[in-house]
Formats: sequence, structure tokens, C-alpha cells
Amino acid sequence: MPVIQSVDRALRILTVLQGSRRLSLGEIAGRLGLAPSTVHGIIRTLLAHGMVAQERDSQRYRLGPATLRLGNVYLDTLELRSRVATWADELARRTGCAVRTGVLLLGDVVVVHHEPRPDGTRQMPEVGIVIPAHACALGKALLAFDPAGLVDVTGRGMTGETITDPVALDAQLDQVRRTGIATEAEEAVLGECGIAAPLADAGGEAAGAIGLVVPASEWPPAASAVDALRAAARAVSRELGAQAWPPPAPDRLRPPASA
Amino acid sequence: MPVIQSVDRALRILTVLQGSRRLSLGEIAGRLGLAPSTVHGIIRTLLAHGMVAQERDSQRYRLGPATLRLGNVYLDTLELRSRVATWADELARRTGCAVRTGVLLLGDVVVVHHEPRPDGTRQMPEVGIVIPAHACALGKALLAFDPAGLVDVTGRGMTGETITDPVALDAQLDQVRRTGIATEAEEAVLGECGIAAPLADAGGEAAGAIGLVVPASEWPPAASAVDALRAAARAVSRELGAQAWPPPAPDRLRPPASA
DNA sequence: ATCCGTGTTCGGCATAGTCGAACGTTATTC
DNA sequence: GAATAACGTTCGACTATGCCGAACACGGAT
Repeated sequence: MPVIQSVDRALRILTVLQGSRRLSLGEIAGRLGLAPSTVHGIIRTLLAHGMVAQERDSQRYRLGPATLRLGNVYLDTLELRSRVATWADELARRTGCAVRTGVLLLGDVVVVHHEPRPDGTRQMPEVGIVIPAHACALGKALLAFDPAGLVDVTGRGMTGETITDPVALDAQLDQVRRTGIATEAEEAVLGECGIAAPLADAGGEAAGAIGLVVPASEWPPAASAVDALRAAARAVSRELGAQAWPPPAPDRLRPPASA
Repeated sequence: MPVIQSVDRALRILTVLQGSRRLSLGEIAGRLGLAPSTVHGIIRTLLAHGMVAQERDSQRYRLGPATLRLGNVYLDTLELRSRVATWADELARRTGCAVRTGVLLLGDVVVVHHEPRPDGTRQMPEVGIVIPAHACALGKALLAFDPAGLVDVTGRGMTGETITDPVALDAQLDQVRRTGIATEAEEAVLGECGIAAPLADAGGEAAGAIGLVVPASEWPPAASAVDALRAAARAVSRELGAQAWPPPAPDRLRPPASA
């Protein structure tokens, strides 16, 4: 599957900038193995559209405001998000936990909805944050039903608890496929556990996942919380047009009669 | 200033998609005046990075989750945002109004921070929304001190009150430069008025603007609210390293002795 | 004042992108 | 139900386009 070289490079520049906040032209060129003048031409174009911005003092480059505009429109167009909003609210009240909804982006999970814990404390909005898929419950729920295999298997862990063994992860995913429920205990951040369930769409695929954020001190969660989560996932999936929940296993795991 | 053609086209595709949510390949090609196969090649690249997504049923294209990730990182890197956060909170409490902070993106204002009205009602988060610069107080505060002239002057109005006359707008901007305060009365959305002030950075430019959203029924706002707004803008500007507030008029309006 | 370290511009070569036409598939019509 | 139309997708050839190396300007260092 051929890609347009210059566009690919432009997107790589954005990705690099997204990882390291503010970089000089030379640094970007170095990380991508390109000539500075090549990068400059592309950045000039990104600059004209507001996708990157240049600090007037240090001359370094950052992401620009156009990225925010795009991200906001993405949220608006996401049917998943509007469908999940009402259910997440109720789920948070019932369980006393924060509720996250996420979608898969390559090997990561991007949070598209966040219902804060209903205890009135000020909490940072988490919409837009990215978590490695293999290290969170949302990610496991998504990977288990993803038609593409787990992208690059597991690179490296985030905490001591992170699962870095491909076969151990695969065993977990198999269980997720059977039960429809994925869990995670301090594998992404210490002190934080999670439990999640996939959200099926009309095509029978996992369009997203919804999950509870559970403090390690309250782990494992009550059975009633798990039931509420499962019910919410079922309800949202039905609204999305899915016929079954949990969704069927992806085709790659069903090689029965074709060879 | 030459731009890379294919990258420019890729960004145009994103912009079109951002305006019209979901489009077929042919529609995109039509709006850009390009061959469908050309657009397809670019979209395939955007697809590989998650910048666009394709619906599996209708085959149409939407923006993808990678846009959200970029937008979120942009917010994190924005010094303006973190500096404004504490002040906006106090300003909202003192005035009883919602507080918005925005930056300029070509001819529009992008909201980068939003402190809801402190009356406890559920309000939509407005971070990421885009408003034509000439139709809102934030935009006027920014345009008045923007080194580039008002991009394309005023195209067309949003409500009957929107200022569409370039000279009328320029007169307002001149007053903004003198007082440091910009206002808007139902020019963007009916029933909503605004008052805003620029935020100066170390370079003496308007890096952003902060403003109050005032219901039309409470317009004009009390003098104490205007004072509080001005004080907040001064404080944030000082934290950003600005020496003066309001910032000096842009160079394009100072052609004294050079020719 | 001089030297590095930047970001930026310019021009030639060849690669890499564009376009038109053909293909396969899916929805629509009679 | 068959034929048609519309759409996304693939392929190949032409040449316009973007890539790179070297030269230029600017700033802050020593």
C-alpha cells in the first residue's frame, strides 16, 4: 500500500512534534533522517495552515491552533461519543467511578469521552489523552476484537505491572473475547486500575470501549459495578446498531475452511 | 513563499472534511478541483496515520482520532493556557460570567480555554470551537494588535448585527487599540454579547485574548466586571513577560519615517 | 570583532506525484 | 432479477514536482 511520501513526512513531523512538544528545525530533521531544507519546506506549508507555530523568540516549532480545531470537529462527528454521553453519566453515578470511553489509534487508545468521578472534586478533563493499548483495560477490550492484529505487540512497560509478554497478553485477550470484560491493575499508572468493555457497532466490530477507572485501594470492584458496566456497553452497542454483544471474534481468529 | 503542493492538498482535504463532517471521495475531489485518484492517494496516507477514518458501511470519510491527539498536545504545550487558568477561575467567580480565552488562526478565533459560568448549570465545554474573528470580542481584541492585517476583511455576517463593513470594523479596532477593550453585541450568536481584552507576550504582540460571555439581557456589563477583566488581562500579560499593556500597535500602523 | 550555531533561500537532477482510463464492487432502476 | 449507474480503487506513463547539497543571512556566543 503505497503512501504519498511528502504527506507521510508531514504527518511524521507532526507526530514528532507531538511527542516532544517544542523542537528546532535541526532536531526534527535529525529524528527523521532528512535534510533540514526538506523539513523546512514541509514545515512552511504546515505553518501556512496553522498546523504548527513558530515561537518568535527561540525560533523553535510547536503544534499550532489548527490541530485543536480539527480535534474538536472530530469529537463532534463521532456518533459513538454522543451515544455514550448519557450512559456514562449514569454509570458514573451508580459506581462512583470515573468513566472513560476510548477508540483505538494504531497501538494506542485515545480517550474521546470522560465522565469525572461524581464526588465533586476538581478533576482534569482527560479527553484527548493517549494510553498504550496493551497497558489499559480500554485497550485490551479493543485489541481483543480488532481485525488487525496487535500492531507491534508489546514494546516496553510503563510500570512494573505492565504486561510485556505477547503470549500472556494474548491469553488475556482470549478471555476478554469470551467474557466481554477486560481488566487492568496498575499496568499504566500506579494506584490506578481499570475495567472495560467493548462497544460494538452495526458491522459487528469494536468501534470503541467504555470503562471504569478504579483506585487501587478499591480493587477489585463490586460485582454490581461490573454488571452496570456490562449493561451500559450492551445498551450503547444496541444504539449503534449492533446485533450481538459481545461482538464476534475478528476474522483473523476464524480460519476454519478456506485454505 | 512556495508551499509543498501535496502537503498543501492534504491539509486542504482535512479542512474540507472539517467543514462538512463526512464526505465521499468524489465530493472531496470536486470541491478541490482535483482528480479522484489524486485525492485517493493522499487520503490513503492520512488514513494510515489515523488523521482520517473511513466508515465501513457508507465508505465516506471523516476526520480520525489522530486529530484529537494532536489537538490535546497543542493545548498542553500552550503556555498561555496554563497561565490563564487560575485567573479565569477567579474572573468567572467575580463576574458571574463564563470566561473564554482564544487565539487567532487565520481569520478565526479558536477557543483554547473555557471557564463555565459559576452557577452550577451543566454547560458544554467550548474548548476548540471556532468563531469568525470579526464577529466576536475575542477576535476584535486580537485583530487590533495583529501584525498581519485583517486577513480577508469581512466576508459575510452571522447575525443581522455582524459588522460587515471594513471601515466600520477598522474604526472599532482603533478604539480597541486605545482602550485595550473590545466588545461585541449579538454579532456572532443572538442573545450573547461579549467583552474581551488582549493578552500580550514578551514580544509585545497579542498572543491571545481573554473575554467574558455576557447574556444580552445583562448587557452592558457593570464597570466592575470590565475592571476585573482588564486586571486579569494585565496580570496574565505580565506573567507572559510583557512589558506593557495594552500592547503597542502593530508595525503596519506605524509608518512614520522609513520611506 | 570573529566564530560557530541557527533558520532560510536557491537551483539542478531525478524521483515521486499527478492524472486518465480501466477494474471490481455495491447500490439502484426498470 | 438483470442491467445500469455510481462509487472507490488500482495501474501505468508523463512530467511536473519535491528533494537534496551548497550557499546565504542572522543571532548569540566566546
